[in-house]
Amino acid sequence: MMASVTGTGESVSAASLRRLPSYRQYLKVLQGMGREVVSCSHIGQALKLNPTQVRKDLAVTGIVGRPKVGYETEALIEAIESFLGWNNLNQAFLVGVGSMGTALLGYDQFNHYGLKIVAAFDNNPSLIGQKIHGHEVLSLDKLTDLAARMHVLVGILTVPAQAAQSVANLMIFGGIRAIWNFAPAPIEVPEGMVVQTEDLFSGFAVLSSRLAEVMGIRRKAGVNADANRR
Amino acid sequence: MMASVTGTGESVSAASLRRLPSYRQYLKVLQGMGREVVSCSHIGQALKLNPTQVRKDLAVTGIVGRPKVGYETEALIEAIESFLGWNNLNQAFLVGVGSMGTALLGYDQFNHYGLKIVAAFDNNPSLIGQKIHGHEVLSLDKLTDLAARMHVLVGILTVPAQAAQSVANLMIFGGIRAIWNFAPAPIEVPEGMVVQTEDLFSGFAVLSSRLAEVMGIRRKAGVNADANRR
DNA sequence: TAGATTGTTAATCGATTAACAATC
DNA sequence: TAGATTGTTAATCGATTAACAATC
Repeated sequence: MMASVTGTGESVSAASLRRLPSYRQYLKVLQGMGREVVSCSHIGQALKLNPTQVRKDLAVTGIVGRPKVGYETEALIEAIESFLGWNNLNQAFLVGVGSMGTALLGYDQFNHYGLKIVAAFDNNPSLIGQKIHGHEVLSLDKLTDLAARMHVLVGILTVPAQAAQSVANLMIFGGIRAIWNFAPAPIEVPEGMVVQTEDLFSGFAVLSSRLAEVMGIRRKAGVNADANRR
Repeated sequence: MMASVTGTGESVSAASLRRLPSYRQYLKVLQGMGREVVSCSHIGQALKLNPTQVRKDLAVTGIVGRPKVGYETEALIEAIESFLGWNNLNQAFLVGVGSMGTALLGYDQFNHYGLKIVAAFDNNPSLIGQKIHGHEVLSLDKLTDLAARMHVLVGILTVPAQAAQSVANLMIFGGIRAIWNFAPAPIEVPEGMVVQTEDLFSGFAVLSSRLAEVMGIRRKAGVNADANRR
């Protein structure tokens, strides 16, 4: 089979991409246990996924397995990391040193995910100049210039919703190409840029709804105990 | 049309549930601007979603709109919150006062999401007894008993992967019915319990992959560098 | 070898989007 | 009224799962 480059056209589905980190996580556990090869059915069983789905997901990384045997654990981990670009470090700026920003600054495993937070920014004077988890907090108006000079590609946005777009604009002007957005607001960026918006509460909505279901306390709006025709 | 209670059978898709918080968020903004009614096309435009999809999502809450007019902003917000159970407070325990746990303890808006963290737990002696964002940290071995006595229904799991299952078991024994799991590990729970596992890095994997794409540095494993045009 | 597992194509399933009648 | 918008059914799209030949 010919070498295939994942070019502009054939984009991998977000659903597959989102599962790759959990494969990697589990493979690391297996690796720590000294397991040298692993099959899709084994992975699927541990992660409660269909083995065919696992196989297709892994295939996007370009890994080739051996029939009857499976995949080499080591090679598989490397294929995932290489596919995601996690084996070489991207510099990142973080803006907004609130609770979420502080948590991310304190996370010391980012280097295993190809990410190095090289500076933190805020516009709160009482934070500027302070060191948070070893990162000095800089003034927001240094962001654009510094991003451009350091060729920073990744911006982490942990500001309140109202500030999201204006800070994103600063990042864009500074040449940042990908924004990891934790603000609960959609942001506009030019064509060709990457935005990944995380909403903590989207997952919580699923939990809330399922809990209401199992507790049997779910009623639709406006529905009274008896009949609600109209 | 008959009144319909969303009972055990007809479960709403997770995809729809995950979008409800962003509708709510945007509706709050509109409400703050004094807007009294809103149409699906308006919401869809702001959030970049198909209007029919918005309509279907909102329909799960039981809200009824008026043709040619739309939905009452106020009523729509309430319908979403009521559907998700966010209008009455659930008590929650948080276990694992690391960076993520601390961030969540510091988030003061949970009461708008129907959640009140009433206690924090850790097994680190240097943390026990301390106050973190106003929450005293208790010893882990008090969890099960206290959960049962206080009838706590929600557990927030912010511990390392290795500890996830054993702490989850403590929660289960204490009668907790829903676990919001931030540990990068799948956990096993009995039938009828709710688990919502969040993986911060699943979103980051999407970002990483898209960034590698737009930067043109994506190669599949085993593919050599040469024929990588465009 | 026989059987387990891969890689891949086909079938199924579910979610999204389009179409359209009802309606204020 | 005319036209915009809802509610709902039908069509489309994409992701998941099943089937199966190739293979070590």
